[in-house]
Amino acid sequence: MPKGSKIPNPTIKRLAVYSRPLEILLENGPPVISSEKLAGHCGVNPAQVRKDLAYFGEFGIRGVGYDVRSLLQAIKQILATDREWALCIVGMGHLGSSLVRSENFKKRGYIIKAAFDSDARKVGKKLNCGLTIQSASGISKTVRKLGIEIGLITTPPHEAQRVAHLLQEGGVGAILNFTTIQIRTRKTCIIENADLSVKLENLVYHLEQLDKI
Amino acid sequence: MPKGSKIPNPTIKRLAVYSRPLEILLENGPPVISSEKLAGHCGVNPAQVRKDLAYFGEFGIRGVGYDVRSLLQAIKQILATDREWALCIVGMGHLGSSLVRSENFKKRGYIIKAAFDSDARKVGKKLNCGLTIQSASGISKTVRKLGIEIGLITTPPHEAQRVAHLLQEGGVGAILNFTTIQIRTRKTCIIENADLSVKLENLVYHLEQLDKI
DNA sequence: CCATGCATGTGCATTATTTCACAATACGTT
DNA sequence: AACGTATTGTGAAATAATGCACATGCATGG
Repeated sequence: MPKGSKIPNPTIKRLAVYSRPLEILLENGPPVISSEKLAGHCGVNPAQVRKDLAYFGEFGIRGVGYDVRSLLQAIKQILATDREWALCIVGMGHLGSSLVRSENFKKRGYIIKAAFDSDARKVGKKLNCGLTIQSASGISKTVRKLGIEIGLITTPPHEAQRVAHLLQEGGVGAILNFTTIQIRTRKTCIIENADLSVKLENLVYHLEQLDKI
Repeated sequence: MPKGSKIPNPTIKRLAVYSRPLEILLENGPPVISSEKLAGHCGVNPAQVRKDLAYFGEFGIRGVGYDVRSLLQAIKQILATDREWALCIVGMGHLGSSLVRSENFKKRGYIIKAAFDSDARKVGKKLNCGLTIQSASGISKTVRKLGIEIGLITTPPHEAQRVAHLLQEGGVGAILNFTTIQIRTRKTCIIENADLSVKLENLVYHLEQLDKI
């Protein structure tokens, strides 16, 4: 009901998580699911599921549950994953190259329209997906021409800030940063970090704690 | 000071983030840094930096700041990144293969000791790093034999739960899950999710919100 | 057509996290 | 040695997020 109120960020992330089992249920499972079952699939509290959804409207039927198909559709519309998005990747190292080839991205409507690298030896190389690696110096112009909305940065850390600047010059509205440094952006550009080492370090800390007991 | 009290999880993640600029400063920069400067590098509030560190002791000098070298050392000790950790990766698709080759992991002491895949055509293939891809059916035994502590899962989603089970059978204490499904683990096994699509969906939602205004 | 059962939607209490604001204290300077 | 400046460490306030518990309301069966 509180349609105008501010939505917590954790809620948005969970919506994406909820959509995963829904996609699977749409194929195999029953057409209706309760908040309790859905919560079970996602490892959260059932009340949390209901509250998260309630931010955006009433999607369930009391005494019954949620219709899988329409709930999934609603979530996709909320998250704006019901349309395609134009991406580019900067930094064609191991990680960048693997992301370019990701079928997963394509399947979800994330279309990688360009791949960049600052290494002259890589520029011009043709990738299996049909793209040709372009020079990082042309980022701004190409991003603008192709209407790229999101940039992924998989360069070495010391190049990340400069690359982010070029992406913003080209007009991207969001950056997914895989490097270990924190990038500063303008207010017009959203940033999300995906530093895998941070996740590992979190695990390692907790492992060590357990060992100490 | 509250050395016994429970540490917030966000604090642990931020400690890892703090360590990044400290590593760089250790090479180039001044030997001392204030909470305000460090916070600036990491995009957080200075009081947050001080409070995070205060959970573990007193590392600064009033009126001066923190000694870069000793603070970094302290954080590494807290996070237990001052020693090596044995990893394995299950799922030698594009992403898994790129992670195996990651110099970044090795540099930070995460040693990949084994690589698995369930595809018979990939089993036996030799990787540049020296490892040979092993059959997923041998996960438990190999994990136990090599003393592997953390497992990375980069399989297709439908294999993830089964693989997680095998890893736990082998005695891993933590799993980093790159797939889109939520894995259930025993209490003796910590799990961390790294579903990249969730991050993209978060960005995409916020982009859409901005456009609507 | 009413009663019963079940699962949603939601106000409120609880818990967690962040930020403020200031006393405590180290250092350089006179 | 005393003063002023800078920056920490931390209690307390503010903000954010989660979880409980129950009234609400739909559907099914008698």
